[in-house]
Amino acid sequence: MTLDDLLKNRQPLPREFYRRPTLEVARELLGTYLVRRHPRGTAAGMIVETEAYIGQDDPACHAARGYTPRTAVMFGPPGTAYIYFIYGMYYCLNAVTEPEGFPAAVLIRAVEPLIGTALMAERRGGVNHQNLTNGPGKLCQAFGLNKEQNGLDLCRSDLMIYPGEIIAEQNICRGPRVGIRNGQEKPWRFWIANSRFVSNHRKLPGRS
DNA sequence: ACGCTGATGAAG
DNA sequence: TTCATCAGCGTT
Repeated sequence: MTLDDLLKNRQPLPREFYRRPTLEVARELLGTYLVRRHPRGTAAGMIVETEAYIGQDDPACHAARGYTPRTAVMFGPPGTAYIYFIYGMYYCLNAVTEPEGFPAAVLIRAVEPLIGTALMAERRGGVNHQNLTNGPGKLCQAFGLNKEQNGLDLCRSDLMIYPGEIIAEQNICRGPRVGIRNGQEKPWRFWIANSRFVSNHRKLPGRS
């Protein structure tokens, strides 16, 4: 399987795709292809898990407390990559959504590795195929993403998302977001049923 | 269950 | 300037 076979001459998802309600974008990103072109090789995978973070009324959204240097890109144009550093060690990749000025994004939580898996494994320290990209920190490591890619245009850059598989509604699961303290009641996490590459998640510390 | 790790932003 | 917090991961 080559990248050309995968993409079938399709164009990247256009900016209008992202300039919509975030829950719709999070749902419809399932099955699409994340592609990173890099001198060392191309990496690509199918998105199998996402989460929505929506505006200043969402307590789990980084932009809940307004415009700061970190959250600036969330206020910018839709279709922009928002990549942030977390827990002192990892990066997470988001796609900015909604019209410019409204801070929201979709967190890409997991992909199914398809192209460039040897390079992914090298970047990940030789872990099993199963564990290459089944988590937001893991997939950034596998794709070689860090703060230098923050702000890239997902519609026209070396990091883009392409139309892919159409996932039937019956094969989409929905539930609470992972790893947050506030906003747990909102079922804003989406994933593909039966995918072996959805992230492992655990309960929050400090509760029984 | 716990330690690693450092940016972030709020408080003072 | 200090401090608690954190959209995660690997090991125990």
